[in-house]
Amino acid sequence: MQESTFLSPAYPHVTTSKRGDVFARNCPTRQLLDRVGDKWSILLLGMLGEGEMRFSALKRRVDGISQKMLAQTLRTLERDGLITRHVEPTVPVSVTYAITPLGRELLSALQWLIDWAETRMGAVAQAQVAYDLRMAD
Amino acid sequence: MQESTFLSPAYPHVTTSKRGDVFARNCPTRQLLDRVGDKWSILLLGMLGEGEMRFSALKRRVDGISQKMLAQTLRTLERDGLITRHVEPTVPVSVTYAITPLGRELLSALQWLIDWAETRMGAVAQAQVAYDLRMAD
DNA sequence: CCATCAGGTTTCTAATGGAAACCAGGTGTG
DNA sequence: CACACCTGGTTTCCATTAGAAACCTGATGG
Repeated sequence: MQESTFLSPAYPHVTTSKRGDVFARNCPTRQLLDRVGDKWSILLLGMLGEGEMRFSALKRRVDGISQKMLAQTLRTLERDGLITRHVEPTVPVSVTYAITPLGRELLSALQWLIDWAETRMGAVAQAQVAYDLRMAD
Repeated sequence: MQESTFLSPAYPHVTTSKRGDVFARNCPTRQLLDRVGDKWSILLLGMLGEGEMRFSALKRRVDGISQKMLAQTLRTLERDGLITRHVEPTVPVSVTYAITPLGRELLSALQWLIDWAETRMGAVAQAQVAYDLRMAD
């Protein structure tokens, strides 16, 4: 578990776009986080990890997502090769989304995060209570 | 790697706040993502994983973060028990942040994500190029 | 002729993020 | 004495983004 590579300067072909600080801004971790570092991407990937699903099913099951963000996030995930989009020309049209092998790899990395959440979010909640008490002195 | 628990209804003590859909909105994964599902939290945790660091050092090394987001994100991480904040009454005052054992646990779960990013972001970039070509037909 | 379906897109508004200015309060400098 | 400078923030203002709700498309059934 090599911590030193956390912000490593790989992928030099990516243009720097801002004053010559190539190092941190373009490391792969930053690229990943800029792309799927939002909750909807992660939740959708998790949902599709359980099996392929249609647009409306995702909308129902991912509680609180707006239709706009659902469409937008799915498009990004598809562009990144993490999911596929299949249009069946029924009437009305039915569109099915499924996770790709690449997406499943990412999901299995995410699984450690999910497992941590399930076992340790209780401790986080406790820490919050303690903090709020300390601050309310 | 139990995928079925991805959105499990644990922590029923959390109030539902919206129309009775307790299931998805309050599962621990959602709670985690609502809290540290942004790139700055993850990047700061990664930085502090390399050793304790002062405010200004973090500002320099986490490229692109604004002073506001740095202060804000650090406060949230501290509240959640993932980092500590130590004020040394020198002059000018010096404030040091360090990761906690709980934070380090989370970071080691995140390490899988980081490793995935470093080995597979190339594939993601390729997928993007392919997608953009398909769409520009 | 109208409503209905899925799967979106558009529009408008509320919340969020970033840039830059400001602040506190103790120190050194002319 | 007046002033500038240090760290570690907070405040202000503006641009971007997310969310809610309305609209769109095109075939189909009543």
